Order: sequence, then structure tokens, then C-alpha cells
Amino acid sequence: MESDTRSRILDAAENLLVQHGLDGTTLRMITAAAHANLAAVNYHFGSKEALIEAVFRRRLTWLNEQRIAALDALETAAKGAPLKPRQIVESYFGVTIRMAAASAEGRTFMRLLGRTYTEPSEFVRSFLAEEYAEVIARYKAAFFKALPDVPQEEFIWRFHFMMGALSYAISGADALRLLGPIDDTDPEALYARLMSFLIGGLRAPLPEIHAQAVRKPRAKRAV
Amino acid sequence: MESDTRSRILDAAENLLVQHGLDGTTLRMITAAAHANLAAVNYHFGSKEALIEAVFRRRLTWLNEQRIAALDALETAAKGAPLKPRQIVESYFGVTIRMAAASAEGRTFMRLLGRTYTEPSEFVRSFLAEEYAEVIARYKAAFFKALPDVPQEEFIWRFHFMMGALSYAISGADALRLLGPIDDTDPEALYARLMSFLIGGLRAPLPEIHAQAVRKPRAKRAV
DNA sequence: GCAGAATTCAAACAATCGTTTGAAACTGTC
DNA sequence: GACAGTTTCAAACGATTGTTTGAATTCTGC
Repeated sequence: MESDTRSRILDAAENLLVQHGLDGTTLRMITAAAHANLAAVNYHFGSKEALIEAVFRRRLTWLNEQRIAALDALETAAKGAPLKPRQIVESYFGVTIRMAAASAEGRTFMRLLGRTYTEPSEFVRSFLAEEYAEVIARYKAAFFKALPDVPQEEFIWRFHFMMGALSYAISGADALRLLGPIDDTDPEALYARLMSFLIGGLRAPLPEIHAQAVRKPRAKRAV
Repeated sequence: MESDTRSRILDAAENLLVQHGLDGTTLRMITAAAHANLAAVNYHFGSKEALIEAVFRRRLTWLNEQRIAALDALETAAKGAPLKPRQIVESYFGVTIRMAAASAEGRTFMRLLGRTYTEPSEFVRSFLAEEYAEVIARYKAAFFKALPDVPQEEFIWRFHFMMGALSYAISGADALRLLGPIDDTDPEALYARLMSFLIGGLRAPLPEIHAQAVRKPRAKRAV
């Protein structure tokens, strides 16, 4: 059975990490918020880094399993035929937004995750790479099959841009206040907004780099 | 005259901050890389926070002046007529990418900046807000004039998404390795790729939230 | 209700952080 | 070349960090 202290620490850490960052959050802050003793972190997790890894793994493993399950369902229904790009985007980002929409904890975690993609810290990047390896391989394959005419390099960039937009969509309520007053309390609306932006970007005409190869049609659609 | 030590510290700090983050970079690392004494930072800047602020202000003030100048030029040429959305996007993000393209120092700074939008640290957000206030006001006004039919809230979100994509485009060479081997050495190609993605996203049909108000046309274009 | 394992606790650990100090070295001026 | 002002330097400051320790406490199976 999961120790009570252990999960209280995980919850407290999740909340504090998103507020103060990885280095800015101290073990004393975490254990105080969790009503636990300072030594409890090292007892239950071994080290601060291991705790942080546990915070991510607790939800990320499940999240990526959901993404793969969503893709499985689509591919089974398609019976070998290529999927529509829109379906793939919706399944990947839809699962993500849905997790953020489902609960306050999910939202906290997604904000944390959004910030962490650009985290310089080496140990974070290494276990993120491990955690994402399978999901990325599956989705890349599905996209390449769905869009055989789009150069793979181009698509990787676009997927990267999409993840950037997603990251800001979730984590960015703070940075967004720069732009003006905004309502970020409705996950359904956020999902609709983000999805239509992403599909628009994904379907945009290929940049001139590639268009040179197909000079005739003046604006070739990517999709 | 700018002290030699002072600018050596700024350069070293810029490089180290992008590698190790704000908290992960220590004054001892910075002064060692700058071949300066540890106390030099506090002598020339007053504190670590003031140094970080100086690192950002040195390039950010100039960058935002360029953005405003670019918008001024467009508006002068248009003689009171609304600009095309594409022109506005290109002038804002074009100036940004161009700075990254111009030099290795520019690229380093842009990666640092990209990471900092999601920085939790309070003092960073406060001087970023100050530094961006004028630029944001000008570009928001230009966009609202160019797209009177797009709800302002919707546009703010899209601008936010665009900044997310930009952030990843610049800072994300690291996270991008997750997705597969990529060539990020050609700023021209990056500019073309990003711009076509952004315009695609900006021009995407409005999400259903707004579309309900205009039920008849099944896919209303935002632009 | 007792032995043994698991957990909690207060206290201290060494290391590292940003900052301060006061003397030394350098700079340009008369 | 002596002086005042600026800059550099080695050394130390108190505070805070993650981690460890060993005893006290609680839980578990018999």
C-alpha cells in the first residue's frame, strides 16, 4: 500500500515545483507543506532528483499510455488505411488537454510539464526522453503514413511548433497576462481554440524551401 | 566607456544562463568564465538579480525598438489603412528570427529569452512586463485594426500560441532532439518554416465557440 | 503483548550559495 | 611622482542547501 506520507509529499512537491521551479523549490518547503519531516524525502525517494522524477513519472506514464491507447483505437478503426492528420493531432493533444481539464491536479501537472520541456537540467531531459520514446515513435509513424508527401523534416518542425503552442496554452496563463486580461478557466474553450490553431498551422502551405521543387501550383497545401 | 570586465561578465553570464538556467548558474561560474574576480559582479551590477536583468535589457530593449520601428514603417506606408495580418506577423516574428540569425550571440540570447517566458521567478516577470509593455500595446492595436471581425480574446490566444511556437522554434533545439535528428543551423529555413506555420494558425477557422454566432457558413475564415 | 521491521523525528553534517570587507593594484591629473 | 578615484583581489561572512545520523516512535505478524 502506498504510504500516506509518500503521496502527500508528491502532491506538495507538484504544487510547489510549478510555482517556484526545480531549483527554487527546497525540500524544506515541500516537507513543510506535506506536514512531513525533512528526512522523509530521502527516506522515501532517496534524493531530491529522485523525488522530482517520481512527480513526473506518476502522471506522465499514464498520460503517454492514454496517448498510445487513443492511437491504437484510431488505427484499429481505420483497418490499415492512413489516418487523417486531424485525427492524429486531436488524439495526441486532445488527451493532453483532457488531462488538464479533468482536475485541478491535472492542470497543475500540465503546467509543470509545459515548463519542463525547455528545462536545461540534464537529468530531467534524460528521463523525459525515456518516457516519451515510444509515444513519439508511434505518432511519427502515423503522421508519415498520413502525409507521405510532406517531407519528414518539415513535419518534425511542425510537430515541434505544435508542442510549443501547447506548452504555452497550458503553462502560459502567467506569461499570457502580459498580453492582456484573459479567461483561462474553461478547458473546453481552450481545447477548441488550440485545436483549430494547430490544424491551421499543420495544414499551412509548405514554405518556399520545398515549394521550389513544385513550382507550378502557387500555394501547395501540406495536407 | 564600458568597462571591459563588465561586458565580459555580461557575455559569460548570457552563455551560462542559457545552459544552466537562472538558479543553476552561480556567480562563481560566471566570474570564472569571464576571468574576473567573484566580487566583480556585485561591484559592477550590485547583485545577481541586477546582473540577470542587465543581461536581458542589453539586447531586449534594442529588440523591441526594432519591432516598433518595423511596425512604424509598415503603418507609414499604409497611410492609415489597416495592415495585412501577414505583414504584422512577419514584422514581429521576423525581427525576432533575424536577431537569432544575425550572430551566435543573438541566437544564444533568443534561446535564453524563449526559456524565460515561462520562468516562474517573480523579478524576471516584472521587468519583462515593463520591457514589453509598449510593443505589446502597439501590436495588439495593429492586429485589432487589421482583423476587426476576430474577437479580441480569440486573437490574444492565438498570439499567445504563436509566441509558444516561436519559443520552441528558437530555444527548442534541445527538446527537439526528442523528435528525431534535425538540422537547426539554417535560420533562413527556420524563418520560412515558422512563418508559414504561424500564418496557417492565425488564419485558421474560428473554433466552434464563436462559430455558433454565425451558424450558416460552415467554416468561417478568421482572416 | 512482544519481537522485528518500518517509519518518523530532531539534530547536525559538509558543501555551496550570494554578499561583504578592507587592503592592494591600477588609473589618470596636476 | 604624489594624490584621489576607480577597479581588482583574496578572504571571510552568515544563510541556506541536500543529505545523513541515530534514537524514538509506530506499525505488523505471530
